[in-house]
Amino acid sequence: MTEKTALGVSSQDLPACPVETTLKLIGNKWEVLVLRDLMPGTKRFGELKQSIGGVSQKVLTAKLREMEASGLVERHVYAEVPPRVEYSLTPLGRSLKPVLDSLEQWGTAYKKKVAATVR
Amino acid sequence: MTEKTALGVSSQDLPACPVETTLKLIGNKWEVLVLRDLMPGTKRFGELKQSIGGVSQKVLTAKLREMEASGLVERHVYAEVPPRVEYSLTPLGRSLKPVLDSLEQWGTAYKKKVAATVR
DNA sequence: CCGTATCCTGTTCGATACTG
DNA sequence: CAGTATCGAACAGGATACGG
Repeated sequence: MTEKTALGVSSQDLPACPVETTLKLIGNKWEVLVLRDLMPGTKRFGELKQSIGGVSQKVLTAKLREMEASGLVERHVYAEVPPRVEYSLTPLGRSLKPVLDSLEQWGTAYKKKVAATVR
Repeated sequence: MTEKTALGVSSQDLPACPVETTLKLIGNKWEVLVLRDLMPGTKRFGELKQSIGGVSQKVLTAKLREMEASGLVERHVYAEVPPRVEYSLTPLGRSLKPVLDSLEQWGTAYKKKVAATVR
């Protein structure tokens, strides 16, 4: 128990292939977008829902819970009225920045290429 | 219709966010694994099916067709008996190597971390 | 060997309504 | 505001059988 990463995760549960291991944690569209939108910093639930766009409350809640269990996301509840709940990335979550960056870089280059092909 | 990358892809069809654009093309587990296994070079359909593991023929065929339509994969049919069909990455497909690498790197580091936590 | 067609299952997800 | 509960639609994906 060195630090607070993922709770009951054992090596046996993880695929042999590192790529598949990563996909197991962020292989879902919504998870990647949560990561993207929390990378700059803390956000409230409502902000997150809006910035992601097109996600239902139910699904967003479920994904945030999963990512919390994986040790990627931290949830902070403030005992106020009306209630305020803030989400942020853990160090482990922030360590995925290179992955996000590569996705963004490729997407940018691809969009440029498509735009150039059309005209 | 300038060249042979992606056929009817227009800028309007793509999400504003580059990350989402990338996800639109390889946001699926199987697509990423096809990419991983074709990155070293050409493979036959059967080889691919086996090396990916756990994918059904139907789904693999469908994903390969989609990726061909996106301009990521090339399909080469040899008129032999029994038939031989080989798949390989296009330059555009190979350009995704940095993305694959970042996924692999993170997965490797994560597995190491988990292993260290257990003992 | 590679691919298609059909059927059928489980899962994912959105919509809506309701609670602290 | 930030959930939870429930329902039903849509889709992904496996199994099987058949065709070129």
